[in-house]
Order: sequence, then structure tokens, then C-alpha cells
Amino acid sequence: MDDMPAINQLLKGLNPQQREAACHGQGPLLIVAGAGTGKTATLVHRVAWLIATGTDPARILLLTFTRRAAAEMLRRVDGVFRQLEQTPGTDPGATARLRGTRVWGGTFHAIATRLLRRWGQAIGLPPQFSIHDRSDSEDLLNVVRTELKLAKTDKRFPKKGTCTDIYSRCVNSQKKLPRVLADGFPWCEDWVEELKRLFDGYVDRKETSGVLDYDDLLLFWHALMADPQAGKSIREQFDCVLVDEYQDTNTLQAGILAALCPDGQGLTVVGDDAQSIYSFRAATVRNILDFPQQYPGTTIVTLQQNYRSTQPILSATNGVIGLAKERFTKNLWSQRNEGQRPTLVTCQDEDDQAEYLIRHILAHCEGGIDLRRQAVLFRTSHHSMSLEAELARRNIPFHKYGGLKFVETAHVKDLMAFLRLAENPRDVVAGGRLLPLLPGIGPGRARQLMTKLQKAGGDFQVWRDWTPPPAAESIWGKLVDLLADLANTKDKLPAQVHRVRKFYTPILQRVYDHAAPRARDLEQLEQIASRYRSRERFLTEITLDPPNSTQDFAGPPHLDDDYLILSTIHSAKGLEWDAVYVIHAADGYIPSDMATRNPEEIEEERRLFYVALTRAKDWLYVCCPLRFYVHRYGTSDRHGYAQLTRFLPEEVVESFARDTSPAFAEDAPAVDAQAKLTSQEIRRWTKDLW
DNA sequence: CTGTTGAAATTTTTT
DNA sequence: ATTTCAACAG
Repeated sequence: MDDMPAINQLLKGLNPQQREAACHGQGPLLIVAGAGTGKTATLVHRVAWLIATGTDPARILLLTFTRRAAAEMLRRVDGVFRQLEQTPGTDPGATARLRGTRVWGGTFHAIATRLLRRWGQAIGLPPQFSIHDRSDSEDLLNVVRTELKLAKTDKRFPKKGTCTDIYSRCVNSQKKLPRVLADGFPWCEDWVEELKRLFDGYVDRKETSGVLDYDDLLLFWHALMADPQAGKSIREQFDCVLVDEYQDTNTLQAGILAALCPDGQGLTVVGDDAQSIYSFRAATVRNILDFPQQYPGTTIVTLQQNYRSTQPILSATNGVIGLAKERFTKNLWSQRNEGQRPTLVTCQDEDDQAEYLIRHILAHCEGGIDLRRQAVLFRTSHHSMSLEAELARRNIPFHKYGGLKFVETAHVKDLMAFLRLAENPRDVVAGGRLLPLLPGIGPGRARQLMTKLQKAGGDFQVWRDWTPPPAAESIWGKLVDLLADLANTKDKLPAQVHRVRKFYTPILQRVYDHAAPRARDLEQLEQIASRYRSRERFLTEITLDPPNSTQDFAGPPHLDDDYLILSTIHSAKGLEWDAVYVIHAADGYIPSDMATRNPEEIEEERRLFYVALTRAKDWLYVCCPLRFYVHRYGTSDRHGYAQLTRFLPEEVVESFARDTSPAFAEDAPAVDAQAKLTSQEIRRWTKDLW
């Protein structure tokens, strides 16, 4: 496969910079890839090139931001080889063996799990650990919080979610608690000592429960690399390590990479400092900026030709990012000179905005752009609520990314808790969730039972000689039977789920309203379970990569079902659509009120806005409702007046066309929108004084 | 100790 | 609107 024609064939369609990156040798490589510059294609071809020139696919590690991204890339690597087979002169047998399927691909967390299950014993970690997702972590932290009586203080102690955020931030940034509090949680600074005790207790509790949380996966992988034996083995397992979205990695992740490729040989990172939007997760843009210093001899390849957007859209987005305080990449350019300027839409309020959106979305649909090639983007999940209601009312199908996920619904979590407890009887969160579902059993008895179980080494038989309260008498024996069986069973996963479902459905009907649709969800979960090889794999994969909706499980989507995309900007990362609508582009929404405490936060919000805008290929709309309801707590008629986002000052607005929503148009088609808008604002403002 | 009721506080983005 | 916590009845 070393023959030049085949290699050239493989790289055809790449521009010179992309090609340079794809064919780069072993030295450390930094690819600075602006939005839409063919980053994925480049990475895909680099993997293909590495394989074609003799690297064993199984010795390539591809780290991505989501599992979906990894799967997509490896699928495309296969595509490259399949195409190669078709070209005359290549040996089909040779390429067939080169498929990308054996490449190690996934998120840092998923790869950490695989490696820790294999090698974790070297650092004293038993291989059958469970993984806690974000809400499990909160629950466990809450257990400790209650035990330490931190709830009964005179001033209110931070909520469990906040505590988890703080903890996570400390671990991922590798910074001291007081520093983290001062930087990101100033309203919690009074609680340093209590938080220290809380976190100590939490760490111990994780250990006795046989559990790792998301942060532990990174932390333990990092530690594993320092083990002489295991670290060496893992280092030698991979010839090449490629990292996507490097601008959104944190200190711990950079540390892992340094341990994997100490001198940077075989290391490739790809990213765009202008798109760094995860600092709340302790990601630091320093990773990408300092990469060349960290690895002397780094080759830097910069991709600047944009293949995604029309030039008018690019001019506008360049204008937005041009105002960033620090800016390291050059302006992007496109050969797509045709096309409309993006549209800045002034709306009266949220309803009006929804009206405008639906009107234009349907119009584009008529014009041949399927719903699924259009996306509505917003800063915060609940910003799309009123739009969702309106879409539902009009029977317009949509998929939402970044909202409440299927597996986060209470009934699905309940059912999973049975499987989790059977898999790991030490998991106090699973037990603490499941046991109080029985009548007469609350947090107190649940705690008692879990302690008892732990002392017995996880043998459910010890629960048999416990005397349940009268209310639970009839069901108690059945629960113990169920769990004991599940713990020992060799049944296929769907059969296990079926048993749990039979046990749980009556409980569900007692505990929740709207039991029928919930019960149907569980039937679906049973179906889904059939695709997993084992219970352990099922639990692990669901917590590491929770599907966004039941539809995500459904496999290849039917061609005839078409649906609009709604997504948070964060979840839209790396994706693109023909038409993009960015809504609530008003100060307070973008940038979010919560993220204007310091200049760094504001700069990140600017990049976030930039990411949103750069998702658009042909059509871009930015909507700003002038009047917004203050539904902070509860519904009220309180409202305020919004300013257009500060990221669109006058000189940038010039690259937009202006439009107004239906309400304005109907009110006074002849009047200049700008003037009309102000007078209206003034009138409403005055009315609000009394 | 459980389960209910009412009052009080409440900070976004996600692996 | 939702979550959290204290008070109280069973």
C-alpha cells in the first residue's frame, strides 16, 4: 500500500494545508482549524493515511468530544478505504484489512473506562467499578451532606448541584478549593471548611461504594499513567494519538496526553481557540495556545479556507470574532460568494419570535430545505420552551438536543437502579433510589439496609432475615428474590429488564402520575437492551453517552421522517445546517446573566455566540425579542426590556440585513422599523411605571 | 421512621 | 416552578 498512486487517490479533494496535515509524519502536530474549514475531513484522512502507510489501526487512539463524533469519523475512514477499493490498480484484499473499525475511538471518559477496567488493578482499582453520572454524583454528595448535618446550619448551605460543580471544578482544574471558590463561586466562600469536610467524605464514600464519577475517570487514568508497569504498557499500546476539539480539554486531559506521548511523537491535536466554550468544565484554552511550547518541534498547520458558509455570512461572523480581546486565528474566507447577508430580526416578544421562526422555517421547507437541515440554537435549554409549545401545537416535528434526556427521567432511572444494584451491591446511590420505592421504606431504612448489605459483602441473602415494616411485608420477599436472581443470573439483558419491569410497573403506577406513557418508555427500554452484549456494557455506555431521546436509539432514522433541530449552542458544536436561527440574541441571554461577572466569562460568551453563527451554511437569522418575561421564579406578568446582544455593536450589525417580526409588520408596515420600535418601547415602558 | 404539608430559597452550558 | 428543609401526625 505504499504506492504513490493509491496514496494520492486517498488524498484527492484536500487542499494543500489539509494535505500537509494529513500526511504529516511522527512529530507533534497542531492543526488550528477555523470553523467549517474541513477539520473533520482532515482528521479522517490523517487516520486513513496513517493506516495506509502501515500503522496498525488498533494502535491508533482517536479522542473526540462525543461518542457520536468518534463513530462518525471512523465511519468516514472506512468510507475512504471503500472508495479506494473502487479505483483501478489497488488490491481490494489489502484495503479490506485496513478498515478503521479497529481504531480505538471515543471520548476521554469512554477510553478511560476501557483502560481502567483492563489495567486499573495496578493502582488498586477493582475492574468492576460502577460509573456515576452527574446526578448520581449529586445524590452521593447529598448523602454525605446529610450525614455531616450540613443542612441544619443557620445560613443555607449550597445546594447539592452547586457543591458538585465546585468539587468537579477543583478536580478538573487541579486547583485548590479557596481559589476555585474565589474565581467561580464567590457566594459560597463562607463555607470553605464545611466543603472540605464534605468533599473528604464524598471521596471516601465513592471508594466504599466501588464507584467512579466522571472526574475520577480522568483522574484515575492520569494516575494510571504514572504507574511504572501499567503506564508503560499503555504508552506502548499506541503509536498515534489524535485529539479533536483540543481547545475544550482541561488540565487533567492535557496531563494524560503528556503521559501518553511524553515527547509529542505521534501526537496530533486539532482545535480552534476561537471556539473554546467549555471553561465551566475547567477546559482551558491555554492547552492549545501553549501546545507548541510544551512540545518543542511542533508543526503548526492552519486551516483558513471555509467550505461551509457563504462569504456574506462569514463576513458577519468574522466581524463578531474580530472584536474578541485576544484572537489567534486569522479571518476565514470562502469561495462561496453567492448568497444573502444574514438577517437580524427584531421581535416584539417571545411569542412573536416563535411566530417569525415558524413562518420562515416553513418557507424554507417549501423552498426545498428539509426541516432536519434547519436548526434553532439558543443559549440555555429553557429558552426554547415557548417555541416547543408552539411547534407541538402546529404538529411540526422536532428533536431537541441539550434538554432533559430520556435516561434522566425518573422512571427510567428507577428501573436502571435495579440493574445497577444487582451489578454493584455496594452502590448506595442505586440502593438509596430503589429501596424507598417500597411502601414503608424511606431514606432511614434504606441507609440501614445498604449498610447491612455492605457488611455482608453484597450478598442479598442478608436482606431475607430483616423484618420489613407492615406496609412492605408482602413485597419485600419478592424484591430480595429479584435482586438475588439478577446478581447471579446468566440471562440475557432483555430478560433481566423484563423481570425488573414486571416488578416495577405496579410501583410506578402507585408513585407517579401519567403512568401509562412512562410504562411505554420502559417497554422501549427493554427493546433497546437487546442491543447490548452485557449488563455491564449497557450500564457503562448509557452513563457515558446518554442518548438525547428515545429516537436516538431507533437506529438509522427513516428517510421520511423529517424534524426540525432545536439545540443549545453547546450541543451544536461541530455541526452544521443549511439554515440556522439563533434566538434570544439579547443581553442577559447571550451573554447569559450568569456569565458576566468577569471579562473572561464575557469573552467566552462571545465565542459561544460565534460558534452559534458559524453553524450556518446558507441562511442565518439572529432574533432579538425586545420584551421578555421575567419568569425567574414562577409565572408572572413581570417583564423587562432587552437590548440587542453586546456582541453585535453597530459596526458589526452593518453586515446584516434587518427584518422585523410579524407583529411589527402588521402594526405599521410603512413605518421605519427602528423608529417604530423605539416609540413602542417608550410607550410600554411608561405603562410599566404604574 | 415515614410520609405529608407548608414556607423559604433559588445561578447556564455537559462528559 | 422547583427544590429543600422543618414541623407534625401516624
